[in-house]
Amino acid sequence: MTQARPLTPPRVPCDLCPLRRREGFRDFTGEELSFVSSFKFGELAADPGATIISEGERHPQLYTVLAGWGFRYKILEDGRRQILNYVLPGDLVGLQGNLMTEMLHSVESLTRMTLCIFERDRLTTLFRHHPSLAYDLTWIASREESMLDEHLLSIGRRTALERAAYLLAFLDHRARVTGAFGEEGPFILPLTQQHVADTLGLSLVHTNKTLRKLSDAGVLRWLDRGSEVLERARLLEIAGWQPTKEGQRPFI
Amino acid sequence: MTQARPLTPPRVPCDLCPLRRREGFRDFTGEELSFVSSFKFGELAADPGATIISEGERHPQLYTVLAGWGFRYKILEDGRRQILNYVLPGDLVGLQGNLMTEMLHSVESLTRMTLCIFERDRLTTLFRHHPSLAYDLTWIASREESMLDEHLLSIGRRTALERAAYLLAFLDHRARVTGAFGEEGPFILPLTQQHVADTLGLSLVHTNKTLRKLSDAGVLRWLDRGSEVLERARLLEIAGWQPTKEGQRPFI
DNA sequence: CGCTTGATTGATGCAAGTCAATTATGGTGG
DNA sequence: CCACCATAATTGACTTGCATCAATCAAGCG
Repeated sequence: MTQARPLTPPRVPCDLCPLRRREGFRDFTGEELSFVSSFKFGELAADPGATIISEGERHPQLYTVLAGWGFRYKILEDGRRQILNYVLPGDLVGLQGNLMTEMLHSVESLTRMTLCIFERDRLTTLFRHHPSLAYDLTWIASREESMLDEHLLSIGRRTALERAAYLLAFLDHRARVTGAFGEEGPFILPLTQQHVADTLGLSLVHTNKTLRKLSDAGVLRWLDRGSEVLERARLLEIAGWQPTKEGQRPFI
Repeated sequence: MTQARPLTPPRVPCDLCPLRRREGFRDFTGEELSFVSSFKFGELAADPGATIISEGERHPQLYTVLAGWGFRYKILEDGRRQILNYVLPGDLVGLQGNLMTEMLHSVESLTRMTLCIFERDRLTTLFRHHPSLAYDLTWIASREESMLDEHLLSIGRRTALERAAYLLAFLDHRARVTGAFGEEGPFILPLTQQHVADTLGLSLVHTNKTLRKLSDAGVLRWLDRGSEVLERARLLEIAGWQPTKEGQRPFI
């Protein structure tokens, strides 16, 4: 378990932020932009498998993912792990759980990640002087909630096959709309089967057999440490799920 | 499935709000109080089993629970139901899911409930002129997230017995700190076993057998449509969970 | 007093867990 | 360039937790 390390100085100014270019993210006003620039504290780079946040610790910082994939998780005392959700570019990390106390979950990177660092202390200023950004923060928290709702429904009430189909469809969809795959692909979800198992609440062996069924049906292809969705429509049908189409979304 | 009905005129002014008296909830400044009073649109009363919010519909209102118990849920096309979380006095209903579009989940009452109605449109004003309340909103959303995180961990990785113990300990704890039991009790969680089953992602029969084990062990007592926790400590031990103690919490 | 809703219990079957190997695959140091 | 290793994926055999089916029991109620 590597540690994440701060990137000094390579610091993209916010008006050149690569996320800002992407469709799907809303534009800032000049005023918002200049505040966010001052809010920005630095950048963080993380190798695959690095711990970004760990449960129980106090984190005076918040992060926005600029590039790469990661996931949030919790573990029980005996080591059973549950992956709660995945974080992709544009997502705010560290808002979940209490706003100012110890973190209630951990975050780990799946691929190489870069994150933008913000200081929690300055949230007060944000709320006081930038209502539109404050609104965005609430919006972002609310969106995370609706994803967790879906996951709960899935783990609680879907069969193993449906769950697996849902997860891959969900991630594939999120990656496409955020541009996490890059321009031209490859469109590969960077997970191991262990991650899938820990997300679905299944054992590794059973996850393997379930994914095999999906592969055999030609709906997806499983690669060394990742998977590629081949037939989006059938995956959605198996899952019994439809992504809700969002317009432009905010990010901080 | 009854419908909830608006209460005309019985309208408690916010400065006399019964929640405000309870420990555990933070005080408002005079200014906050006067804004919230103007924000308040009316009250709603719901009999047990009434639908407060239904998935897919647009709700121009938000609600704060003043009294009573309810739950949020989602259902799959074939009727499988997953209860996502419970709502108790002081909780904000309708913030979860997207802020301004159709509701992504439903809410139903367990007991008789009264709710305070707010208009969503006026959120803009709240964000613009009342940063402290805006902060509270984000705090509330963030707290809901951390509960959902716990639930996910529970459903995904705990055994049936652990899950049941966790749920009852969780609800008992929340009811105590919010004063939902009333002053003197009785300290009874107003659930049927079907609700427990739909929360834990288990079948009704297996839920019954699991609860029986807890009853036989003397940890709780199951009544006609509800349960009473007898041995809090052992329940927590079985669940492998500890409630995080909160100080005063905000509410709108 | 029959009806409905909720709780309970036993019998049986299957989905998913556990155990235990085996087979890629890629990286690394000699 | 090639043994050697670590990580990931795969597979089969066996076990078990939980689901399903099918009754029965208890309590509140018009």
